[in-house]
Amino acid sequence: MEIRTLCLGILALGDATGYEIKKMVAEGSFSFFSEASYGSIYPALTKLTEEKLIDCRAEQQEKRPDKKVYSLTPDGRKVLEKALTKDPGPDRNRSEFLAALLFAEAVAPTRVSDLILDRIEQHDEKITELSALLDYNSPDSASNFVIEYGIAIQKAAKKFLTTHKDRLR
Amino acid sequence: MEIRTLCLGILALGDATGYEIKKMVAEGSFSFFSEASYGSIYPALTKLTEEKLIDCRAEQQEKRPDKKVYSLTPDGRKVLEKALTKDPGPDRNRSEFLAALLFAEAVAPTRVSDLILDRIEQHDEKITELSALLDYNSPDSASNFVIEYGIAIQKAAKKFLTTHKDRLR
DNA sequence: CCACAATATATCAATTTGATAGTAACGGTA
DNA sequence: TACCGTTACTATCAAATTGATATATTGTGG
Repeated sequence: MEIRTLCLGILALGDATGYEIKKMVAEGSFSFFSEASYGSIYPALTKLTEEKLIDCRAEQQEKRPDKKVYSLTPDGRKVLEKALTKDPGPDRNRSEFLAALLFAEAVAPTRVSDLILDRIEQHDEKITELSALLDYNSPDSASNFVIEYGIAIQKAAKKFLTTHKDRLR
Repeated sequence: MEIRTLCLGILALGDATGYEIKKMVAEGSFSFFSEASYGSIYPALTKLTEEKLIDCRAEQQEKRPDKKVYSLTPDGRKVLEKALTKDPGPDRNRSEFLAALLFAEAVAPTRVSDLILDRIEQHDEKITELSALLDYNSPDSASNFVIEYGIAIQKAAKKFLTTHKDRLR
């Protein structure tokens, strides 16, 4: 997904500043399946505003710099709808852990079980973190669906590692 | 994982050309947890060669351009071992599917179940694809471990979607 | 026989990252 | 009270990376 569509989509869920978009992507319910940096978000918002796909209103705040709050325009909504008719591309996963595992077997085999044990712990942390994002007020929302999907994946990964951790000796 | 380390690690598993590295990353057992393009692989190989971390020998071939076969040097091996002592960073996953699901609920709710049904099929394809990569001659290799990990994740994702597909109506 | 895939190297504009900078309030702690 | 780290906000930029494309030859299915 291009940053453009990501911004459009997030704004379809509610108005937001660039900072808030970044936060959702880095810490919120988007964090485990999306990434974007300021260097891509801000230019995207500027360009989308020029194209009238989003609106920008400056909200004054006492003793703080103005907030630039962006919201989707009807045109932007159309463009988003159009983008969503296309098949989503395949997932792109990068795992330093799996690469390290593969390489460690070749050059530092004693490292392998450390790697796996650490990773199992990290899954527990991630599961706790994701569970905290669940919203019990709207149990059947897409947001909860996506978070529970994330939890299911984390649990499956943990289970695989726990079951097979002694295989690589 | 930096491209540099990725190249070093792949060469630790055996000599290879830039083309072969790209192929492993795009189609082989690395395909579901790593990515890299020619534009990053070739410059990385050139730089690593300059730094004497890898060697390059030109293999002549009849009627084809020379193959540049790269191999890890003892120095390169040391650098790789060092890199592997560091904790691997967290996985980075990008899923257009999950983003589309979240956005579709807001702007095109009828699209949601299509998205999920298509995705379930794609998981079946991916499972078949990964299974074909398994090497039955070395059942306990790290390579098979990683592929089976991938299969386990695909199955878990498929199961989640199958179980919960009717929740978002 | 032809179009297309595979083998192989390589480049490049456009995008994206990751780090950093600036500014101000708030919270904890010494 | 002074200091320090964090949160809130916008913004930039060098460096890394992508994705597409070019070039050239052989092998292969229709």
